[in-house]
This record gives sequence, structure tokens and C-alpha cells, in this order.
Amino acid sequence: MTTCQRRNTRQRQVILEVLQTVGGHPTAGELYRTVRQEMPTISLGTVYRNLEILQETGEVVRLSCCSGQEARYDGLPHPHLHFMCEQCEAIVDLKAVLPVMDNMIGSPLEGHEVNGYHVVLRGTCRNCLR
Amino acid sequence: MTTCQRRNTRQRQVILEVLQTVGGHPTAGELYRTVRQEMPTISLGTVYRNLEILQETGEVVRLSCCSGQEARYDGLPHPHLHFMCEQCEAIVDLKAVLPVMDNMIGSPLEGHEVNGYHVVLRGTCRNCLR
DNA sequence: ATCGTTGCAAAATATTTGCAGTTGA
DNA sequence: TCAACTGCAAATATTTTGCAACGAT
Repeated sequence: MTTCQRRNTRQRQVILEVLQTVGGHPTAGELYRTVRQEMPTISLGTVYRNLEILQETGEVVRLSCCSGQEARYDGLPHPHLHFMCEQCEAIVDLKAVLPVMDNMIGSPLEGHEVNGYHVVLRGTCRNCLR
Repeated sequence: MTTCQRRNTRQRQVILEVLQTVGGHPTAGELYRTVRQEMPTISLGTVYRNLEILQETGEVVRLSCCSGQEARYDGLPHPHLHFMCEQCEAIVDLKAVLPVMDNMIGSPLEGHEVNGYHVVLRGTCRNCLR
């Protein structure tokens, strides 16, 4: 929980690698099933524990925005905007950038110190529009 | 689930009223406990069912990216920005507005139709800074 | 009277945790 | 070596659901 000397375990490597590779925003369970193809003995508990750690180190972002009850994870190379479709519930990565938001980082806002941000746009996605 | 003729039940009224009154961003369980003070026989299932309905009608927003695993709800009078403290995990409503975001509503973005947005800034809150 | 809603309780889901054995540094 | 980590399984926590009774329109 508190910061300690992390060990670079194979499990942690594979989890992060898969998350960065598969794209999309898998739930812990989905990730578990995918990782198992590469490492059949890994346990779900290990996946959860590592997602927690990777989140602390900032290598992974937890998106608990979704409509469902399961948290989703993003192994973002770079922070980016998300779009959530209200029809099909898909979460799409956006290319657009918001300089306004980036400028907020570092400077105080209403007394708080801003380190980062998270934006989710909602609506109807490209696919559902037709 | 699908749209139908909603009934304005006392339970639904109280849930929304409490959510708009208490401020903060309670979880379903917290809301349940509070609502019980006013309506002791209400059930947790009813709270969940109504939060779902109120979310569909747009009267309530389910917050993204809380640190914990429980979803949190906002009975927002108006959409607004949120700030999440990484130290104490508090979620604070911000006064700042982002015209840029508002302008995105209605216009297409990368092929998607934008209806709304949700912004969470992260960092260290005013209270934790001292 | 009709049918959306409720309370209750059980079921289903999702996440965390204790423990003894492993393993990376 | 030795504390961080793992797999396993059990424990918790969270959310959903079936059902018969209830109540808003």
C-alpha cells in the first residue's frame, strides 16, 4: 500500500504489456482472461493487486465512469480524452487535445493544487449514429 | 429499463431531494443510510433502482473515477467540474467553468455527437495543502 | 384497474484479503 | 537473505433481481 521497494515481477510486466497492447478499456476480469492466455497460472487477485500498484505509479488509469459496475482500466501511453457512447456504452479514445486543461496543471485552482485531469465526453458515437 | 410512464413515488422524491440537499457525493450505501432517517422502511434495492432511473432522466450523475470501488452520485443542479484530492480522496465541486467544453456540446467531434461532458481534475486539495 | 414501484431476501458480481510458499534484488 | 509478491480460496463488498404486495395515475 504505502510506497516500498517494488519488484519488477513477470506478472506485473505482462499485465501492463497486455493492457498497453490490447487497446480498449478492459475490466479487471477481461484483462485477467487475456493475460491468462500468456500466463495461465496467474490469479485474478494478482491482477487486481497489480492494477492497484500500477495505478499508484501512474502507469495505468482507472476509469470507473462507465455505466456498468466494473471499473475499467487504461494503460495510456499519454493522457488523453475519452468519449463514452450512451447507446452502445463503448469508450473511445479521442485525438483532440485541450490546451486549456493542460494549462491548469501546476497552477492552483480555487486553492487546490492541480496535478492532472480526466475528461469524459458523452453522447452518441460514430458507429451508433448511422 | 426502457422508457415508460414513470411514477412520481415518494421514495424517488426523497432520494433526489436528499441527494440535492446533503451535498458531497455519496455512494449508494451512504445515500441509503441518510434517506432511511427520513423514510425508515426504504430498501437499498429501491435506492439503487431509483439512482438508475434518475440517471437516465439526467437528474443525477454517476461520477467517474472515484478511487474507491463504490460508485458515487451527484444530484447536480447544474453540470460542473469536479476536483478529486489524491491525499484525502475528497471530491470537491468547482466553481470554474470551461466554455471550451460547453462549446463542444452539439457539434460533432471526430465523428461522434457530443451531448455532455464530465471533467475531474486531480491533485491535492486546499485542506491537504497545509 | 393497471402496471410501475416497493420491500425483502436471495443471488449474482466484483473486489479484497489471509496465508503459506515463491522469487526478485 | 528477506520482504515484496504470488496463487489459492475464502471473505467482503457491491449491485442486481425474483416475487408478491402496494400505490400512483
